[in-house]
Amino acid sequence: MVEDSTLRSPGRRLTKQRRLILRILESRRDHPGALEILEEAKKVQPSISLGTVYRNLKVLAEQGVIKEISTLGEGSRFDAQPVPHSHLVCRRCGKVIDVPFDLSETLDAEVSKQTGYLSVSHALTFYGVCPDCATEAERKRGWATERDEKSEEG
Amino acid sequence: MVEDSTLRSPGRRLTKQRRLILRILESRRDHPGALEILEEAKKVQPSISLGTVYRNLKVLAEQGVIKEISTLGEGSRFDAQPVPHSHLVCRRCGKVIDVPFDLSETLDAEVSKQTGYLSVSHALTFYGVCPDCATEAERKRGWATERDEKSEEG
DNA sequence: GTCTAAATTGATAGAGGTTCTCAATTATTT
DNA sequence: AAATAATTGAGAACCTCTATCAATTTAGAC
Repeated sequence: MVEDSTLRSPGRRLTKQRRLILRILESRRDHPGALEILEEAKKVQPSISLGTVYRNLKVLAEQGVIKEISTLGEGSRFDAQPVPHSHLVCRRCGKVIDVPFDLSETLDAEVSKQTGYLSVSHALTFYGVCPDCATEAERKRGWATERDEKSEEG
Repeated sequence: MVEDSTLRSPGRRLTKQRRLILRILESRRDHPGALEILEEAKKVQPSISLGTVYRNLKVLAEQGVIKEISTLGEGSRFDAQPVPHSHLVCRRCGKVIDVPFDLSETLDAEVSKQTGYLSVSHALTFYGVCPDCATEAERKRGWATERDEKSEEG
């Protein structure tokens, strides 16, 4: 659990909304999106708005206490787990699961040094089709192609 | 250059628009977005539409001949270079440059085996602030913070 | 504790990127 | 050449996310 002191920096004020959003994220392992976070936050503070959720996710990511995960088209998911790891995103439903493997963070400094880019971080993301989204034909073949589901409809 | 035969598969027809879009992408090393591709495509075929560009980029990515790069908020960029490598994306302007380093593709099969996900691929993406976007203060410090530019405005 | 300045909130409008719809066209199969 | 189905072009629609702004709340000074 990230301490309040970590969340307070010059020009930044720690509101109960921001702390709530972080706590929700810390308590979950399912990488929720902004809407799901909003839903859970409303159980505690019904007046909270979507804009506040987005703004705070952005601030928390800037502070480095959470990570944004790109799903390539389903809206970002977020992760507040402290142990570095990578993600496996379903190409069809956007679901995200953890992969217990990541690159050394010293690589970020190395890339920064070689390119002149500042504040370098990285994301190692795998993309695939999850068992729930794969069709029978795809499972049999062990390979997902795009239009199998269409031919199975009829 | 990817051969036409590679682009023809059951239930798929190779149009001149699709080939054009791929050729444009193959000829460039600057990771254009859909709009930039549209712009260049119009020089050859002025009637081509944005929807066609998006549809074909999606198909080509499904066929595995191009890669979609997530910029986390600036719209996807695309890459048709054959040699595996990773990307460094500027958090402020979305510009993408190559990083000549990537993971072994055997890792994809490994992840697939362990998780049951099909068609697993991966993206190793670095995020940072490019020299053009970094402020003087950030460059001096060697570290980009979020609101330095604000305090420099006045 | 009270006061002040500035960050943040909630509500909602707006922007940007991407997808959908559908009639017309075009690539492939027979 | 004809039939079949994928693809196109045009534009509306969609969805995620950001901007705006008055009202509120936090952090620091007194």
